[in-house]
Amino acid sequence: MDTTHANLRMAELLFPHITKTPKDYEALYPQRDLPQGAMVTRIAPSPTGFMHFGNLYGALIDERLAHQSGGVFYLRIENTDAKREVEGAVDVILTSLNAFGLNFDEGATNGEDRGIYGPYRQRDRAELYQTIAKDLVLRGLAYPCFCTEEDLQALHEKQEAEGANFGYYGKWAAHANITVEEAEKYISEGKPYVVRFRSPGKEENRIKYKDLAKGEIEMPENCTDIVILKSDGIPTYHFAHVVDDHFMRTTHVVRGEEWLSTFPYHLQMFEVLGWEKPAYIHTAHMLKQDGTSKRKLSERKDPEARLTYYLQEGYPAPAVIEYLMTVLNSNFEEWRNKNPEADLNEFRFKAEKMGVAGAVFDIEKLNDISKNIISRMTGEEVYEATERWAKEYNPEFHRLLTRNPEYSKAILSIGRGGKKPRKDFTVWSDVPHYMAFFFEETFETDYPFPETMSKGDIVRVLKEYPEAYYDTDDDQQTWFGKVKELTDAMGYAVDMKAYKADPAAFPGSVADISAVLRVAVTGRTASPDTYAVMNILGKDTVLARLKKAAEALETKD
RNA sequence: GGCCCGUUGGUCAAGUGGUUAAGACACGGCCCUUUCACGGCUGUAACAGGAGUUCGACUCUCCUACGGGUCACCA
Repeated sequence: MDTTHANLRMAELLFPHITKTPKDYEALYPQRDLPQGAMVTRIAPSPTGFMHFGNLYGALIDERLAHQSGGVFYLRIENTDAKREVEGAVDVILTSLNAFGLNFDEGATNGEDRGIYGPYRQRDRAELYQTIAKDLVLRGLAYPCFCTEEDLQALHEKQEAEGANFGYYGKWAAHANITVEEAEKYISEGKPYVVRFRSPGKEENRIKYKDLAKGEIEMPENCTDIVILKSDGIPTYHFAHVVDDHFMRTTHVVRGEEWLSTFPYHLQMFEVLGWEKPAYIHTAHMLKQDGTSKRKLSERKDPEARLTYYLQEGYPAPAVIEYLMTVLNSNFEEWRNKNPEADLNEFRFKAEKMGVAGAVFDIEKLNDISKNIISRMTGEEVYEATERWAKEYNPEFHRLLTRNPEYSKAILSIGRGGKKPRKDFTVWSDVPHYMAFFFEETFETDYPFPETMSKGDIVRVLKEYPEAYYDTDDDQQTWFGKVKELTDAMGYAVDMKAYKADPAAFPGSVADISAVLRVAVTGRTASPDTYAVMNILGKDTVLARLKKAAEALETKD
């Protein structure tokens, strides 16, 4: 019997239900009709129920590459491992990426898939993978392997004892030359089996490939017969990747550098299948400073590893994206400094500009970026964003915030819009505390008045100010002028320079008098401009608070 | 252990054989200032180690150390 005939029998034995050929799929999934240079990228997460920061990192690269080249960015769900799949996980993927403004042109959705290269969930593509696997068997490039877990374990131990490289290859590949008769017998006995790729490679050969981020990479050629179809007929990642990215016509594969070590499998399969290889971009991992050492961001240990963290804290999505851009493309920051107002998408992202080493996640930097982004927003925009955040993550505050939107907007507009805007907020969850004293429910009355002032003087300020000086018609300058008048009347220093030069000559200064008013009205020593606060609070509230503070002080001890 | 990737200040990083080795964040100081938040000026601080190649190495080569990844019918 010639080998071709044996292959044919083996293929029919393994895949009696497969009637299509690779050609049918080539026709089903046509080459994409895209302009020159357009990139087709994808994000291909596993539906495990949460999104890692690294997912966003990769997704951003994919999205930028595709969209700035006029290409296609699609979503493929890698659910080949049924054990790890979590219900509702696709929703999590969709909403997370949507929250960060990354939009797909094609792929899996909540409902029907979008696009003609689907289905976009790998488990639904079983027939395709099996068709390609059958073709490989036909060509003698794949074979069934009936080794059990124990067999493989034993193999591993033997290899360890002999100091051989681990893996299913060469003389270790027990079933590499299995006959159709043997396979038939095992199958009739109901033995489970996998399908292995018959690697044509030699260990001593070296292969080279140019990674767009890492540059030239040199590695030994693959010689192991890796599993391409698991016993349930579903492919392993390696096979699914090659088949899908070929038929979905992906031009650029962006993935973490953990794939570098299995990269030779993929290259070899593209080679053997006669398919054009995509370009690859292997990205370094984000690290976390842990004491004196660095390690991968960990879902378990690091809250910031999960994408939901940023949503909960209330980072504006563009802040996270811009932070990632500064890590990804070293020239981004420079560009941003020159073009502070420009749309992020005007920046030309280049894979070649990516760093090769893993970057330590720097939340301080993220915070700085976030703070600056928020500082450029109007009060109205801050209100809208805070409202959206609070609705989801702080319902109690949401009620206060939205009780009187105009009032809230006025508060959030303090010190905004000028050349040197206030930078009070890093995240939306900073807003509730900032605004707290504007609501009676959260106004605190501990009254940290200046300790250097006598109770009598403090009470005098609280009583005389509303009686003789407070006028809601005053502008900022007049308002402060009156505070100075009161200061002077009390014998306190009006001129701060004079006071600093000789503090002992005065009981206190205008700073103290201002502090009394501030503490009475806001309940704190630190707040935005007291004049602006009083204006927003309104006359009645201001008077009531001054009175309340005086009473509190008088009844104390 | 094998294979692979990496290593410039505390952090992110520019740099591609000749530089006073940028810039940003963080930190310190000064100034501004009625608090805070800003803003301005300014300071500390780096090429992992060794051997080569070269007139000259942060840049090229090799070795060592350290860090990371991977060696599954997980992705």
